[in-house]
Amino acid sequence: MSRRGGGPVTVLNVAEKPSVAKSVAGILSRGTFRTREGRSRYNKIFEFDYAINGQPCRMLMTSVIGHLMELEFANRYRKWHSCDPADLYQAPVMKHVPEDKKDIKKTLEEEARKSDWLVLWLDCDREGENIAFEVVDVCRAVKHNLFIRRAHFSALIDRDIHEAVQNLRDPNQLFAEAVDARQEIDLRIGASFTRFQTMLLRDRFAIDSTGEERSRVISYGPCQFPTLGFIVERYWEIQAHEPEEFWTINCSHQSEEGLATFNWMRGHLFDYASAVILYEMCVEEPTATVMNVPHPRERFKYPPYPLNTIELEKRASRYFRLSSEHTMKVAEELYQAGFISYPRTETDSFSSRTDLCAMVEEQRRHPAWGSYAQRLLEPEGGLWRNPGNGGHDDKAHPPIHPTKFSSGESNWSRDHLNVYELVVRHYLACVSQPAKAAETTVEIDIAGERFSASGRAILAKNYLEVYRFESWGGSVIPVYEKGQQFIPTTLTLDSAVTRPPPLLCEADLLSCMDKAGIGTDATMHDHIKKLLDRGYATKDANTRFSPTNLGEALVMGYDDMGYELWKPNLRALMERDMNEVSVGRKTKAEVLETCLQQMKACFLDARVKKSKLLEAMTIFFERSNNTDESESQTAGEVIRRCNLCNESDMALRKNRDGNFMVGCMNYPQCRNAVWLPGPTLEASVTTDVCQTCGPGPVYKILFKFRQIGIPPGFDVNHLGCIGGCDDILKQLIDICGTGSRSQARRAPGTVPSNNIQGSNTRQGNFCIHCQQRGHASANCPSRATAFRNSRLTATNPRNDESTVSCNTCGTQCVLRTANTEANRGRQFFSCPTQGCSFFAWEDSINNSSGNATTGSNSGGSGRRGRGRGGRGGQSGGGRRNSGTSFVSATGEPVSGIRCFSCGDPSHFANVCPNRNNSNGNYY
DNA sequence: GCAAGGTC
Repeated sequence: MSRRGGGPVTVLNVAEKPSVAKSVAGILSRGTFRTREGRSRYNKIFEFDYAINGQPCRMLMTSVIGHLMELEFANRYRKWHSCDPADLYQAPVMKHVPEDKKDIKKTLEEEARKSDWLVLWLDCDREGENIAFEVVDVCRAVKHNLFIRRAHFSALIDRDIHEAVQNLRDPNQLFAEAVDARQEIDLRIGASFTRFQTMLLRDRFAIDSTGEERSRVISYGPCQFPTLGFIVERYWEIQAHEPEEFWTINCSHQSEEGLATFNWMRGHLFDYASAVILYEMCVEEPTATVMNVPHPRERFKYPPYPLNTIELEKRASRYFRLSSEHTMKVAEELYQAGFISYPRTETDSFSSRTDLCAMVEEQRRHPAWGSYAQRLLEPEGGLWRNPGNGGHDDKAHPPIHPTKFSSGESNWSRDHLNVYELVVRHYLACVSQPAKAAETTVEIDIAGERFSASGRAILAKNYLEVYRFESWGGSVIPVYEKGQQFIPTTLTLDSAVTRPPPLLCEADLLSCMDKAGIGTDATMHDHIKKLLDRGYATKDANTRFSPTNLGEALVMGYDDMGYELWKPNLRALMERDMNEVSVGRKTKAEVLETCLQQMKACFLDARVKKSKLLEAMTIFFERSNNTDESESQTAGEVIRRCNLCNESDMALRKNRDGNFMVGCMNYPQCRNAVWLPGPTLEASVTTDVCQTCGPGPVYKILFKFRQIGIPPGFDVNHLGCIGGCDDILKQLIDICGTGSRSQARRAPGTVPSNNIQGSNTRQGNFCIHCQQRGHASANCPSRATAFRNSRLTATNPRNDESTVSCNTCGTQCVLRTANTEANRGRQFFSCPTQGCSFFAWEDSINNSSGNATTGSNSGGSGRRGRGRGGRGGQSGGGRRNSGTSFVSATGEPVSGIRCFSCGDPSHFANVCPNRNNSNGNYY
C-alpha cells in the first residue's frame, strides 16, 4: 500500500448495492457515519473517518445498483432493418450507461473528483469484478490519477470487513474480461437469432388471435432456449411413452399383532408368463417361512442444508405453489424491510464465525415455533446441532436466514407470511438434530420367492417438529421370528402399466437449470418467466410446464436442422471458456474469436435451413395470409366424443403435409390425437356407426390409400374405424407409419406403436391389448376370450422340435428365450397373434417322458432346482414336465394351465368368473 | 423491438 504524506486522504468506496454500502460503513465507522443524499434516491453517501494501514482517511461510501453499464451495438446497427443480422457478429459494440443509471454515474463522478483513492467493494464474484471495472472507467474518466484498490470480503461481519480494508489488493482484470466475453457473446448470438427468427416467422404465421403479431418478439437467448428445451424434451418424452404392462406378486399377512405388507423382492416382471408361473408356484405352496429378521437398524433423516436462492425458490414452489419469480419478489421485499438476509445467494453453509444462537434467540417469542426455538437453546435438551455444509459458497453472502423477528406484519400478504415462515423454520431445522427411527425388515420365502416387509418406529422427530413441510412416516409391523411359518392372508398377482414421467414442475425445471449451469441463482426465475411472457410455455395450476405450439415449433425447427441450440451444451461450453479466461489459460480475444466464428457459421447455416423452421411452424400454425385455406384446416368432421378429455368432439383433419389425423377439438388444452396411416390419400367421415367401439357413436371413415404406399394384399379402399376394433388400420399403421411428427421423435430404443389410439395421447392406463380405456389389460375382455378359448395343450404335429402351432388360432408359434431372472435362457413358444396369449415352455413340450427331474432340463436356470421345503418331501422340481401338463409338488398330475381360484382348466384365474376382487387380483 | 447479468 503506497502512502501519501501529509493529512488525510479522501477515499471513495463503492459497493454493489446500497445495503452493502450501509453495512460496510456501519462496521468501519462503528455506527457513527453521517449520511448524505446522492443524485440517485437509492444510493446514499455515507461519510466517516478511518485509518487504512495507519493512513488517516476521510471515507466516502456509496454504491451502484448492480451493473452500471450495458453492452450495445454501435448506433447504425441498432435498428432491426439497418443491417443483415449476420453482420451482428462483427458489428462494433460498446458499453454505455443506460438512462436510468445516469444519476448514479453522476454521483460517482462528483465524488471521484474530490477523492484521492477509489476502493471497490463489489461482490467477490466475476460479475462483481466486472462491475468494479465499470466503476473504475467512470471514475477515472474524471480523475485520471485515482489510486485504485479492491476490498475482498466474504461476509458482512466485523472481522471480515476490517480485514478486507487493511488488505486491499488490485482488482482482477481476468475475472472482468471473462464477463466481458460472456456479455459480448450473449448479445451477438441473442440479437442475431432473435432478429432472424422474428422477421422470418412473425408475419408469416397467425401465431395468436389477438392481432399482436406486429409487436411480438420471437426471442432467442442462450439461457431461455435451453430452459425451453428442458420443457419440450420432457413433453416429447411423455408423448413417446408406450405403456408397458408389468406384473408383480403382492403378499400380506394379518395377525393379531397387526398387518404386514410384503413386497416381492424381484420388484416386477414384464413377462406375464414368467410372472404367472412364479405366482402359480407360490399359490401351490403358499406357506411363508421367515428367513431373516435383522435387529432394528437406527436410521436418520437429516435436516436440509442452509437455504440458498435456488432451494428457496424450489421449496416455495413445492410448499406454497409460488412461482420462482414471485418468491423472489416477496423475498426481496422481506429483505428490504430487514426481516431476512440477502435473498440472492448460492451459499448453503454458514461461516464458522456466524452467531447462530442469536438468530434462534429472537424467534423464542413466536407463538408457533417459539417454544421449539427455546428448546433448541437449552443444552440439556440436546436438540442443537451445528448446521450441515451444502458445499456451495459464493463468497459474498451467507445462506438466507431470518434477521429480524416478526409474528407477521400488517402489510404482509399470505405469501409474505409463508416465505418468512419458510426461512425461519428452515433455519431452525438446520440447527437441529436429525429425526431418528428404528427400522426393521422381515424377509420371507414362499416357494423359493423372496418377499420383504419393513416397519419404521420414529424414535425422535427432532427437526421435523419445526419443519412442518417434511414428514417421515412410521409404520408398525408384527414381530416375526426366524423360521416361523404362516399362510399369507392375501397373495395376489397384480398388474400395472408403466407411466410416462410427469411434466416438469417449477422445482424440476430449476434443478435442470442448476445442474446444466443455465443462468445464475439471481436470474433463473427470470428465464422461466421469459418463456411464459414470450408465449413459449404455459404453467398449469400444479406448476407444471408445457410448451406452447410456438415453443414446440421453435425447438422442433432447430432440432430438424440438426442443431442443439436448444440444449444446454452450448451454454456449458461457453461457461467453460469463461473459466479459462478468468484463470488466464485463454485470452478474452481468443475465446471471442473462436466462439463467434462458430456461432456465425451456425447462424448462416440455420438461415440456409430456414425451411425446417417454417415446416415446423406449419405443423402448428396457419399461414396468416391465406384465410380460405385456414378454414379448411380448422374445420373438420366429427368422428366421436373425445375419450380423453370427454369435453369436446374429435374431428377428422388433414395437416399441411397431407397427413390425416383425428384430433380433439379442444386442442391445445387436450392433445388427444389418432394419426391415420401415412399412405392415406383421402379420408371422409361416413354415417356408419361402428357396432363394436364406444362409448358413444364412433363414425367410420372411408379411406382411399395410395396404392404405391400400401403392401400387397391391402385394398386401396377401406371403410375403417379408429375406435380400436380395426385390425387393417392397425396393420397399415404398423407397416407404413403415420404422419405424426412425434413418431420420428420416439425415445431411442422404443418400438413404434401399433396402438391406434395414438402415441399422442397424454395419459397411460389403457389396455395394451384392445386399446380401450377403462380397464387394465389383465381385465381385458378380449384377452379373457383368448384365454378362455385357449386350448390347454400345444401340439407338435410335425414332431418338429422347433415348430409348434397355437391351437387357439393356428398360427405358428415363435420360439423365444426367457430373459427373466427366474428362467433366463429357458425357451418357450408363444403365439405372435395380437390378443392370443398361448404360451408353452419348450422343454415342457419336447420332454414328454414325464420323468424330468430337478433342474436337469436344458436351459433350466436352476430356479426349478431350488429346494422349496414343504410337502411330501419333494426337494425340488415341484412342477414336473409331463407333456404339456405338470405334476404338482405332491406328484399329482395337474393341467398345465388352470385357474387357481376355482380349479377350472378352461380359464386363467385372472379372468375367473368367481374371482371376488374387482381389481382382477386373484388368490 | 434482440441477450444475460447485476440490483432498486
